[in-house]
Amino acid sequence: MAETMNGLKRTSYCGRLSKENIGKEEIVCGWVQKQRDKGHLIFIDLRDRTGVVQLVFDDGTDREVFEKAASVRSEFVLIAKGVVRQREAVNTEISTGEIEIYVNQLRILSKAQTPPFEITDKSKVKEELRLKYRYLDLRRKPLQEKMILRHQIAKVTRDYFYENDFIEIETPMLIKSTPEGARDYLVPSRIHHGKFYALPQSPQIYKQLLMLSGFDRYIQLARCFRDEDLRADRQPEFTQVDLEMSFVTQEDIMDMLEGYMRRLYKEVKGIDIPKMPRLTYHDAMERFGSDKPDTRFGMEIVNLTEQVKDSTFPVFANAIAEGGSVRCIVAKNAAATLTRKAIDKLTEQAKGIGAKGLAFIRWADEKPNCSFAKFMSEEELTALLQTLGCEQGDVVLIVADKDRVVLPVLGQLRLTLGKQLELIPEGQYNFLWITEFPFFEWDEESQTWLAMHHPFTMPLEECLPYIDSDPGSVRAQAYDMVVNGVELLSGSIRITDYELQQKMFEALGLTEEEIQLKFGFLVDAYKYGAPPHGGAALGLDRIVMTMCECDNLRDVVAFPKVQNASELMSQCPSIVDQKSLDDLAIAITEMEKESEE
RNA sequence: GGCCUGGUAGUUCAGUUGGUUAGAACGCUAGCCUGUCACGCUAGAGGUCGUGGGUUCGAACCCCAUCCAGGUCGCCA
Repeated sequence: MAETMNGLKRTSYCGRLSKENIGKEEIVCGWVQKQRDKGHLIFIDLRDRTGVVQLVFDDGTDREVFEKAASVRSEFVLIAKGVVRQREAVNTEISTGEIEIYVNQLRILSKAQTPPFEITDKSKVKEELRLKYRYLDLRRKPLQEKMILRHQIAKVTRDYFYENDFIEIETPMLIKSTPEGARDYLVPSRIHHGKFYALPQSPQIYKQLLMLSGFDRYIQLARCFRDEDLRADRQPEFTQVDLEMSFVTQEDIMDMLEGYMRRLYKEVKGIDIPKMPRLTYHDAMERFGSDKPDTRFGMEIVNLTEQVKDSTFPVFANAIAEGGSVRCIVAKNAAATLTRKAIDKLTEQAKGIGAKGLAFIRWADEKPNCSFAKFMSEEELTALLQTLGCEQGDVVLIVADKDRVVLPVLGQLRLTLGKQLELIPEGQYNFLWITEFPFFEWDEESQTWLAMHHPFTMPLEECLPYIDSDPGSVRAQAYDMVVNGVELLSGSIRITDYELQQKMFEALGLTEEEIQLKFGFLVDAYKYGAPPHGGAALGLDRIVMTMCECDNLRDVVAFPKVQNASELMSQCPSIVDQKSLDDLAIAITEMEKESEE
């Protein structure tokens, strides 16, 4: 039978005791990190979320208390009363290393089974097991630190936006399903059989309506849901710092957001972020092959099209003839790492992303080894290498195809090489803005133009005349903030003009009926007086992730889902009973086929 | 849905060419130990080799299927 804490009240967290408390009587509670029984001397490390403090028991200790201390095992929950005193042997590893508590009262509030894995800071355990016992994993310091960091970020976020006159408003979780974009999570209705709510992918429409209502500045830490396949940086439910502002231009919003990020890094990490440079989408793609470039290292993409325009190498000639380009990246002094075998692997990767192949020049020995040497004279090769500023030891990787293949492929290879060649400095945060995103994106599958951001995004004024004649050239008042190759936020100015909105819908091939069906209430709302407005959404999880320099979203979410979107601890999703299904008028028509063979 | 990686004691891993009773470290249990803090010493318990088939005299190891987990492509306006 466990003891109660009646009559004892905690006076301090374990980790907050220090030399200041010497001589005072204190009461602490927590979990047993470790018990060390020396026979006539027992030490117990007691842990709570603030840290660890050492409890001591010896021959001078009350017999009953001493025996209780001897019976204690890891992860027991204790409350202990005693006098804080200077240690005989100081431990410099922990914050309370100079003191200890000489215990005179001890209660075992809860015993504990031996946990399935050791609860220590550096225990190496398979993630699968950690997730099954997430509540135990969350006792470990690394995870607690991440959760606390997440809390601090949320607090600074609210502080900053509240101070700037933003109002926090909750938008609904049960909303109308729209077939655009990502798949919705559907929620069946008991009252309306056969009808469904959707969980929000973002509060986009509601926050725009709040601007029409005159709230002027809105903020919400909004839970969002997307029923798509998971990735290391993608969970089916996540948190967005969602905001919207009225009577502002793109510059005003970007200033506000940049100020936010600067405040966040200053307050949480003590880091000063310099003014964020800007790059247009076009330039980002040309230079880095990505709309979220990692600018912590160089190795920018070089356009060789002009240089090789007369080449007899069919790969180059064909690409150029079809309106494509020939581009490369140069890996300086990398020939030792990039063996033929390593280059073959890169070629496989390039093919996996859509390239037909990878041409290369590997200058390891005296003479460069060129994969297309027979189509090129020695003089031409020398000239090419000279243009690129190559020296012995360098490797040039070349892709020829349409731009929409060449650029992303080289962008990917650049990232792979950056990691492989260890070019990425640690502890550095390279922020930048990407602007002037294309409004339209050509979709090969449906052979139509789709909205790259969303259909309410305002085009740049100078692009308005080309909406019908040259949709591909239309750029939007949209902006992304990127840090170290991660997209942190995405935002835009919204269309507030009814006529223009109709025109954009038409350009996207939506019929009048479709517009009414999908966005009817929104379109109507804009007829009643809409202030110019825009906003952004920031992935809170990703902010936390980049701040603690971990590469996995699961580590910064308290109870994450695994790759198949289930949760290993609670085993959801799960089958529900027939009664629940009947209430909802839902019949399961297709079950997983039983394995009969 | 495709491709790749992994699954052996509670945990992290090793396991040779298919060949005796599948090992180590940590953890756990018991005993001893008055300054430990990765405590120490002694002894002990602990295995569906993910699961199901197959090949073989013999399978942790080879083959097939399948489950679970991870990464990635598709997907994510």
